[in-house]
Amino acid sequence: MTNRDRDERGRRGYHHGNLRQALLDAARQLIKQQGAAGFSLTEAARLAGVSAAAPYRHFRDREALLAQVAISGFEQFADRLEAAWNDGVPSPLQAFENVGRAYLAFARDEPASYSAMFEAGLSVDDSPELKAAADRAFDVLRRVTAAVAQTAPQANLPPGALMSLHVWAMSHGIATLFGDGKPCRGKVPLTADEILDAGMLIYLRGLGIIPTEK
Amino acid sequence: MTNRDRDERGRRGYHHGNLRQALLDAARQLIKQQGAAGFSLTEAARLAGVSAAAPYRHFRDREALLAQVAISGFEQFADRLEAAWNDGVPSPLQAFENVGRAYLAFARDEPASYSAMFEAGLSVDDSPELKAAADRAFDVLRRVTAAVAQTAPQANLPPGALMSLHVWAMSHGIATLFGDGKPCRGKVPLTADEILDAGMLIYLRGLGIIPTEK
DNA sequence: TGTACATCAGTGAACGCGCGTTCACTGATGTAC
DNA sequence: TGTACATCAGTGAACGCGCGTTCACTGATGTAC
Repeated sequence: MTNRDRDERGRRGYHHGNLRQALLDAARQLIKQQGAAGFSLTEAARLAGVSAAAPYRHFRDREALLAQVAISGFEQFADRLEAAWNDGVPSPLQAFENVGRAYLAFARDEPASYSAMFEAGLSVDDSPELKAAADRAFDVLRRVTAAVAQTAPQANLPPGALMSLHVWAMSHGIATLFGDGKPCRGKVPLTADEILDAGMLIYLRGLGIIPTEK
Repeated sequence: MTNRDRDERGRRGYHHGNLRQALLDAARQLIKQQGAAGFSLTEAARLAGVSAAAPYRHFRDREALLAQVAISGFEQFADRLEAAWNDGVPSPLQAFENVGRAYLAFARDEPASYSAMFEAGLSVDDSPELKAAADRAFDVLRRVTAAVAQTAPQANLPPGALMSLHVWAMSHGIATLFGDGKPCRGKVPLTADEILDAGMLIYLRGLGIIPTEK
């Protein structure tokens, strides 16, 4: 049986053929619309065109599906940050700016993943895979900030990881407060990108990494 | 009938006497434990010792109660920031640091309010009172940052409100990522206060508001 | 001070709903021979 | 190539549950006279 035989939902008769992925997609769509807490397994199954019991062939329970959305979210997140960094090409500072934009773009393009990653209340202790994926994403940020710091060897550098915490916190804060569709978006006549760029510029000046123009 | 006649729940027989407040308290307790999305009106009523129908004498529906938690949260938040600022005494910079600590302290001490304010998905457009309360809190931040900026009149100052957006975003990011009981708390050997203090120090240096020591 | 009465703030039963999950089942698939 | 059979991945009915909300009600309160 080939793909030509699939129906309009992508199913191949009695067997779906790709239900696991279809459920993850459905979950993302629902989380985007209703938030991580409002997502239900039953509705995801309905959206994928199968019975409410079918998901249990692929996920232990509701939380396991949610965790998988977070895990693949962290993986994609790490990939996109890594790609934006591009090994510091053309310059660490330019690449760093690209990473910031990639951070906000991910939160904008994949709000469901972002929500599952940071707002669903999943604990990293519950799943080693979740922990590994989250650690990898954070490691990208740490390597990026370390490389940027190295461009000004004798500047006022803060202890190792601290700089990456600041970058992460400000990016996260801007994404959740001022991102598209967020509550405070309307109050502010600037895009999230603009706010982050300006903030990082000031922050890097404060570290002596880029010169204070005057 | 005097207060002496109240029973162990604070009730005065058939009439509760202070149900509105008791429901708000119950809601905060539940939100703290289960998140804003997990809170139920029925459970709040149970916790307050009344029937599931009783809350409807005081709140239009579940969302109205949640909105009230957010509103009084914003009011208390604004009060605490204002008190920490203390009109810039003893010095704007010292007072600014106190405001930062007050921000994180509020998120730590009143996680339920903070959650209702920023994570419950309530729209400011749904309630003029909510909008007013949120605006007032943000106004405090704006006045504080403006006063701090004025201590270095000719520094590289960003346009008006931008600085307050940065301060807000970093505070919010740190509170939600690294605050007590938050997912990433375990990863980091620093307190939220320490991270924010260091971040603001660097940021203010970047603005030329405090000198770069070397 | 005492009484009639309007109003307030509760009760408890009931409604329909959607959820997570289990279970025995069955149709489809693929492999061994 | 054909057939028997194990396994896989679905079904659909059922379960118990808690929820938000409505409704007619009633006990308690407070006010007018």
